[in-house]
Amino acid sequence: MSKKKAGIEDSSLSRREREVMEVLFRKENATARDVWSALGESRTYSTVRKQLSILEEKGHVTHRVKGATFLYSPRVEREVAGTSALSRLVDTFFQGSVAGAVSSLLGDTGEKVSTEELERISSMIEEARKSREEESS
Amino acid sequence: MSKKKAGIEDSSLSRREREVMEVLFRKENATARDVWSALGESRTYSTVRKQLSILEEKGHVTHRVKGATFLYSPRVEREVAGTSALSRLVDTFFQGSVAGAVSSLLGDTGEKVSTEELERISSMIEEARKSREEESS
DNA sequence: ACAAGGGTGCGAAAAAAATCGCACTTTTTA
DNA sequence: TAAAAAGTGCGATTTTTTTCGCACCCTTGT
Repeated sequence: MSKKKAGIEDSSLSRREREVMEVLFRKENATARDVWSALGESRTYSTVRKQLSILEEKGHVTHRVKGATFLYSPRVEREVAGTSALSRLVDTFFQGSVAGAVSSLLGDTGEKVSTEELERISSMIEEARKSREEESS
Repeated sequence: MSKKKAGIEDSSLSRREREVMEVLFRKENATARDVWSALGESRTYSTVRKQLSILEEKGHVTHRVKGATFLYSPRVEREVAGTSALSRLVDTFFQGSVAGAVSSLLGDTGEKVSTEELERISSMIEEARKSREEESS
């Protein structure tokens, strides 16, 4: 039913680790200090640093050196992780029904999306329907 | 070294707790034994039970008595929880772009959904566009 | 050159989570 | 109707997580 990709939704992450990963995915790239700020500066900067290094040890994160500081980033691309998390979520909460998920995303009257987004989505659907037809011919 | 910070509202779930909740959301309703089986019978049945009672203590779960056994279920409706999780996910991985999420859900050529689902989605979109027009007139 | 201000690594303590086992109470069932 | 099967509650222990403080190492500005 679903693929098993390592992502943020992976049940192997602890609570705090997830929080950190989330920040990393949102920013794509961040220093320990960035993450620290993003997390509202609860805990200590030191703590966040430790967390990042543990995350790296576990293989969820990498870093490159920029000047004298580490620039962390998720090991898995956001798009990939997102797709994986999304499909898992659809399975869990919408019994695998993409339509159900989309419905929730749009809101009953589509009020949850801008007109522009609505247009984009609409053309995606049309596109999909089109290739569907072609295939069956 | 330590932080007091009354952890009254600890809305985030721990790893195991999440696993249990997931099962509960998938099944809507389940006995401790059901959850235990669903989790692959790793840990002990006893452990799972403990987890359920903690989850209940924390307010994430309720139970009703059916015969002599407890029937657990999430405190929040699946639909609601799903919608909430979904929007958070969209923010994190798709920068809030619903279109981006939908795109991922459909796959590049919509190959991820059945024809039937595609139709359903299509009409939802049309419906949304329609009410959009009406409103602006 | 050399304080200052930032960074990094790491050990260890505190807190939270996860696991079990045991005692005891229903239900079942042979 | 008594043993077996299945439940429940909870104390206690083991693991993991989480949090920090410290020592030490680079840059940078003066």
